[in-house]
Order: sequence, then structure tokens, then C-alpha cells
Amino acid sequence: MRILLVEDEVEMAAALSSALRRYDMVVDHAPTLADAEEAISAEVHAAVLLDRQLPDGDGLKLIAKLRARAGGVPIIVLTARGELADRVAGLDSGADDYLAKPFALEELLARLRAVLRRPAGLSPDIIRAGRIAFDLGHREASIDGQPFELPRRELLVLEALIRRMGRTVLRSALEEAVYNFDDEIQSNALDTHVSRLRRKLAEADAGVEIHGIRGVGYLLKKLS
Amino acid sequence: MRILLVEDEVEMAAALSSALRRYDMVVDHAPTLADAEEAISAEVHAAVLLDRQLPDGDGLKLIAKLRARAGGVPIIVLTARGELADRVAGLDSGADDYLAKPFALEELLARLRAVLRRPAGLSPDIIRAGRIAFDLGHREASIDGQPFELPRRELLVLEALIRRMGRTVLRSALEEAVYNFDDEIQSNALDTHVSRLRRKLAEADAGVEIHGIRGVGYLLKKLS
DNA sequence: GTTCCCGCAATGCTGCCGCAATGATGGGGC
DNA sequence: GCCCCATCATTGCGGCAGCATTGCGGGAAC
Repeated sequence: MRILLVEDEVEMAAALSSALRRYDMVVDHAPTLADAEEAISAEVHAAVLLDRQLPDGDGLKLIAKLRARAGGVPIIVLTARGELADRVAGLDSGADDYLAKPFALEELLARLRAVLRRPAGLSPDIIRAGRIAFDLGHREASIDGQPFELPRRELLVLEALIRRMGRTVLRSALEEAVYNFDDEIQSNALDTHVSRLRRKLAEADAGVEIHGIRGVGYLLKKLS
Repeated sequence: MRILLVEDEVEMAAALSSALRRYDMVVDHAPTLADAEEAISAEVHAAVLLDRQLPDGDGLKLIAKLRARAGGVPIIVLTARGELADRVAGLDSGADDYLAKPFALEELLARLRAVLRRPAGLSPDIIRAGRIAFDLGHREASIDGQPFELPRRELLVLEALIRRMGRTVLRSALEEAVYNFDDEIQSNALDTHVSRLRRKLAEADAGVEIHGIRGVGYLLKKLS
């Protein structure tokens, strides 16, 4: 289990390194953003511990590169800035967890365990299909950077379909994605949403189409 | 996006529900462990928000069941107990994140976003045969990653056969797999489905063939 | 007040599915 | 071997369930 530790303070780095090694992890230590970039191109890591305050910039800048190069590496951001706004920014920038200094070593280890438990190969935050980009984090669709606004239910349909792009989505699964337990439905309301979404996708020339499979469900397909 | 909220305090539950709904999530609310168990057996949720202090026990007890029944559901534990030991216990028991009350709604939403960014439920139940992959969870077949679309009945035949790959499936067993009790059939309808499925398997060059065994049933065979 | 989402119902249509007819195949009896 | 019959395979066809689409009205949000 190889971990990348991006941290400039020598004492902190030494303490973390030895602690992680005690748990049978291999630690690569990078004191700067530049070192970190070199490290991620040379090795594949099981997780990244990332300090925000580094001599050559904010650690968050590294996240995009990590996502691009090694898609699903779990990232835990370490920082002295414990304010709520910062914590939200950390998570929203794509990190998997966020820990404010000072923290107990034990807690870091627990969070690391939690993050490593997750299945390997995370999907990206933004799914692209045809000319559509769907931002799962902020739940919004766009076409060529222009926001593609949809009513709530149609957005839910699109999200469910795009998450399983090119694969069938059972009709029942779609219903569950769109409707609540206590939402009672006695009509073909779902069909109408699919239909209206179809029309909008076509009008916007989105480059995808919704394909219905009789008796089974739907699937989202790239247009050839 | 369907969320299960396990929380007994009515005010807290109401606040969370409305907040989540404002972000276009579909919320099932369970005030007790018993309700929660019922909910997870009835539905598949994209994530679970779990309070620890419930009228009928510690919320952590639910985690094992969630893992057993719906493998990869992200779980966020909510609790008033903010002590370190508790937080570590929460994460180590299999939760994906842990949030101590009181927490800012914004932070919960950010953590939920982080956790939902992960791939939607990897279904481990995929059977491969020849060039075909059959996803039991999603009831879909694919060839070389391309969806292999089939009408419902033919899909059911394929599923029954592929589940017993290389072994004979009694004609009666096939009938049960494809038809309900109250479906009355008086013809060779099953044969027609087998036949049509055969043709499609051959056309798609699926690498398997359906072998008929006179007086007994059928079996699915790899092509040499 | 105005806008627009959403559920409902009516309509037309597509293609699945059951049926039956015909052809093919295999196994047993002699 | 040869024939015969039971069983299976295949194909065309028609009915109808399920899907697609559209207009409408209630109601929520602003």
C-alpha cells in the first residue's frame, strides 16, 4: 500500500511517515507541489495525503492533476485552516476527505482506512456524453459550457441515465430514482418526462438519444 | 438520487429532509432501525444518512446489514457523540463518513456530494460466457461492452441458461423462469423464444450456443 | 398575477409474443 | 437398415400490451 504524503513541515512529515510505516504502508514524501507532480507521474499511489499550505502554492491545485492522471486516487486534504468555508471548498474541489490540524493520528488513520475501503476506480465528478457534460457534484448539465437547464424530474431522469451511459436502466430503477416512496403515481408520468427530455435533447442537439427497450427500460446512447 | 434518512428526532429529520429535497434528492425517512431495515429491503438507495441514537438501538448495527444487502451504498453516520473514540468506531465499522452534531447543513451537503461522486453501485454479479457478459443485478447482457438488447422473454431465457452455464436446464425450470404462475401457455411459445434467441446469439457472434436436449431441456455451451 | 412544472388522460403506433403450420431430427422397434 | 412418431426448430402472422407523444388543468413558486 503506497501513500503519497505532500507536506512541507519536516516535523509533521516525519511523524506521519513513521506512523504510516508502522501500519505497513509505503510512504513517498513530497515537500512541494513540484515534487508531488513528479511523484504522481512516477508511481501509482493508493491514496494521497495533501497539505494545503505549501511553499509553491495551494495544495488544492494538485487535485485536478491527480484526477486527470490517476482518476480515482483517494485524496485526504490536511490543513490548518479549519474554517467551514475552507472545509467545504476542500471537499468540493474533489477531495475525498478533509482533516483540520491539529488532528489525532488515530483519526487520520481511521479516515484513511475508510477511504481505502472504497472501491478502486472512482468515476469522475463530471460525466460527458455526446456534447453534454453532467456535473454530479453540483447536479447540473451543460452543453458546450452553456448551462442546460431542465426541470427537476427531467434532470433526475437524465442523471440516472447518464450515470449508466450506454447501459440499460430498468424502468423500475428509473422510477426509484425519480420518485419517493410516498409519491403515488398512477399514470405514465415517467414516460412523459422521458418524452419531454428527449425533445429537449434533440432540440439542443446534445449528441445523445434516449433509447427505449420495450418491457425492460431505457438507455442513453451516443448519436453516431 | 434516492437517500435513506435514519433519524428519530422529528425536527432534525424534517430539516434534513427539506434541505435534501431542495437539492433534488428523493428522501425516504425511517425513524427506527426496524423501519430502516424495511426500507433497505424494499428499495435501493444512493446513500444512507444514519443516526446512532435510535429508539431501538445503535445505528451502527445497521451498517453490517447494509453492507450485506446493498454492498457499496455510501453511509454517513450522524451523531451527537463527537468524541474521538466514537468517531473512529463509526468509520471503522464500515461507514464512509462521520459527522458530529451540531453540524452545518452546508457541510453535510458537501460531504454527501463527495461520497456520491463515487461510481453508482458496482454490481458484482456478472456472469461471463463466451463473449457475453450478463449483469444479473441490472438484468442486461452485453457483448464486448456493447449492450446486447433483447426483448424481455428472451432476456429471461438467456438469464436462466447462463446461470447454469454448461449444465442442463430442465424445460420445466425454463418455463418457470420465463412465465408466472398465472400466465397460461398452451403452445410452443417457449420454443419460439429459444429459437429467436439462438438466431440473435449467432448473428451477434456471441461465442455461445444453445444446445437442445431431447426430452429434457436445454443447455448453454461455449463455442469451441 | 404570471409562469412553468407536473401529473393525468387520450390517442396512435410499434413490435413483442403467443399461436399454429411446416419442416427437420433423432431414437426405438423390428 | 428402414420406418414411424414424438419432439424440437423455424417462420409468418395477428392481437394487443406497452410505449411515445401531446394537450390540458391544477398548483406551486416567484
